[in-house]
Amino acid sequence: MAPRSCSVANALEVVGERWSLLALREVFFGNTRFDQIAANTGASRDVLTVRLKKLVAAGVLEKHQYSDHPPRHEYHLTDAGRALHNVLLMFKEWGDTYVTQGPLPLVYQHSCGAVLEPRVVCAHCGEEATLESLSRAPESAA
Amino acid sequence: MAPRSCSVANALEVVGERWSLLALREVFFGNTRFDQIAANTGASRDVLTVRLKKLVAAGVLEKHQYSDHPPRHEYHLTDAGRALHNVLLMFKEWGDTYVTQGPLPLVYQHSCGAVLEPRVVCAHCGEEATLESLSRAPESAA
DNA sequence: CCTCCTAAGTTGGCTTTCCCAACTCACACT
DNA sequence: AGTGTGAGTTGGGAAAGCCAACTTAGGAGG
Repeated sequence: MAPRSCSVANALEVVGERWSLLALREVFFGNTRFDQIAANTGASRDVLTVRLKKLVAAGVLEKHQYSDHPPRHEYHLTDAGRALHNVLLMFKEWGDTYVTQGPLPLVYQHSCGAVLEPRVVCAHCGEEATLESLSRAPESAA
Repeated sequence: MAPRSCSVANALEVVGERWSLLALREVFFGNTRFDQIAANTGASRDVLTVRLKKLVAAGVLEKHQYSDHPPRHEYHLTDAGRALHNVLLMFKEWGDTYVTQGPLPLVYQHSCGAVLEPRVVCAHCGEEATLESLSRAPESAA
């Protein structure tokens, strides 16, 4: 039997390898240079090279030259890359709740002033999108 | 330099390996048996064995015996496992938008009747938690 | 009783990835 | 001339992954 066709699997094909998401986390933090990403993630430089190439090829990052002499580069987020922030946010929330021991390494403040407690809601009604509140829509493919 | 301490990294330690999230996806779909998970994810059986053991050890899944004679098992979600649904949801959303070609393999309907368009919001004010609306809170550790 | 079947892994052998440290290259700085 | 920095490359060994076949423990059919 062929494995299930699924957007989660498709997404993981692109950003599901080890270090990819952590590299993106660094870019979100503004650490856009190779050495910064390597140091802050702990990825080995050769693997990081491959991951960054793949992320650029996938349209998640763009490689920017910010100096001609000497040639120096920065990695910037595309729209697709920026859209991954929600994924990171959910990982962070889950890690905060179920994995991280002791004080949280990072706490976000929302522009409303409160400490961020993220919730996933339905854009249409604003109610939370819980596991129980979801069903397969009729237009789903077989 | 030591890599950054981060709940995203911690979360990925637990569920970031290949096949882990896809195995969980299957359990969310109600495919709780080894062979179903293997067939629907495409993971090789030996790797899947290791992943499931790790997920059980991490408290994300529980192994249930549903028949004594012959011994048969099912994997069930714990609270921590159920909490990962948001992560899957965000991956699905991102994959739907930026990776999957053609018709979406799965569309969710929210209990309000609308097709689900998930949004991440601040639980306090209900406004969207965009990248720009977030800042590092003062209580964040160094 | 003998054979086939299912569930849930195990095992062996091979291939691919990963990790680490050291090295390169191009340029600037002093 | 020598040192430093950014951005990778390279080589070699260790670990993980993949596949197909095998096992174990017990039904079900004839």
